[in-house]
Amino acid sequence: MANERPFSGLIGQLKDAGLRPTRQRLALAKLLFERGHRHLTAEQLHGEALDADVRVSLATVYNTLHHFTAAGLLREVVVEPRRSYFDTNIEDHHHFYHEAGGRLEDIPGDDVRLAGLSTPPKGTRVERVDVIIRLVDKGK
Amino acid sequence: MANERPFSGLIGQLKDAGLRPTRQRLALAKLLFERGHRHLTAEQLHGEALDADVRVSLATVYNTLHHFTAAGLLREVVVEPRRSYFDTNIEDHHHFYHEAGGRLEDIPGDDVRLAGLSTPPKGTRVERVDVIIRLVDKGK
DNA sequence: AAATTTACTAGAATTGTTCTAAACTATTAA
DNA sequence: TTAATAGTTTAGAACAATTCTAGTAAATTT
Repeated sequence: MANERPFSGLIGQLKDAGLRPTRQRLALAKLLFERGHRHLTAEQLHGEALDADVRVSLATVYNTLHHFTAAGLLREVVVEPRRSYFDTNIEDHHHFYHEAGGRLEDIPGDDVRLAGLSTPPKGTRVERVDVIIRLVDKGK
Repeated sequence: MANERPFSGLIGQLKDAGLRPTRQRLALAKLLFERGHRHLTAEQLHGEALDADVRVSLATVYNTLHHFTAAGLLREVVVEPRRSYFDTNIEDHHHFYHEAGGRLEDIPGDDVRLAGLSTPPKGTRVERVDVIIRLVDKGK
């Protein structure tokens, strides 16, 4: 299939990021990056790995998600105090959060624009701006 | 002191919110609402209560924070996966988050403005919009 | 292939938060 | 005012998500 990234492509991506391309990392990368943009928790990814007969421990899933995030391959999104979501879309964009169901959804790049970004406090610089639009089901 | 809210004022606020004005709630309300706008975690508030010789359990602090939030007296802000902050400023505003130090800071009301708020997905309505500007210390 | 470095694993530990059931306090009814 | 009731507080147990540990295994370098 032409739209399937060659295996070596993932290996290259990992190496570029300074990460050893181990069996587990490759398998997780496949799940993460070859299915379009996704928002996953560690538990969800672990579940998918097991379903796909990839034997990997939960600890490794956490390690891998953090390594990928540090390497800029993922972005961590915080919407709930308990759980962390990892977003495979690392372009500049914001999120809808469906409170009923705890689901995250990307908002296409330019649909939200910020105006009047006040200058950051002295001695600091803006590292990132997160916009989360919290949604509830419409009554009646 | 003229700028000190009379004790009965707090009682009234709690009653209006449908909350019994118990000793613990009054003490916590005093800590929360009579010191300007604050961003506190449950643990921090519990610590302040103990420091002020208010005997109150951590469970009650959590209960109270949630009741106050449900009653619209507080607003919960999520910036980190583990911890929850409660903001005594319930007006429309957004936040700076100092990643070094885990400190939240209000951005005055109009300093951030959103443009092109894309229409919410079918069947949902916007419950709230959170903007968090993440700051890091400026290098050199 | 041996040595070295880095990664993986199961399970224990930790952390922030929620739950539980019993004791207590505020409110309401009598 | 007292008794009944409804709601609140508490200590400690339970929980869920995450991180740590230290032993084993795999990848890389020599």
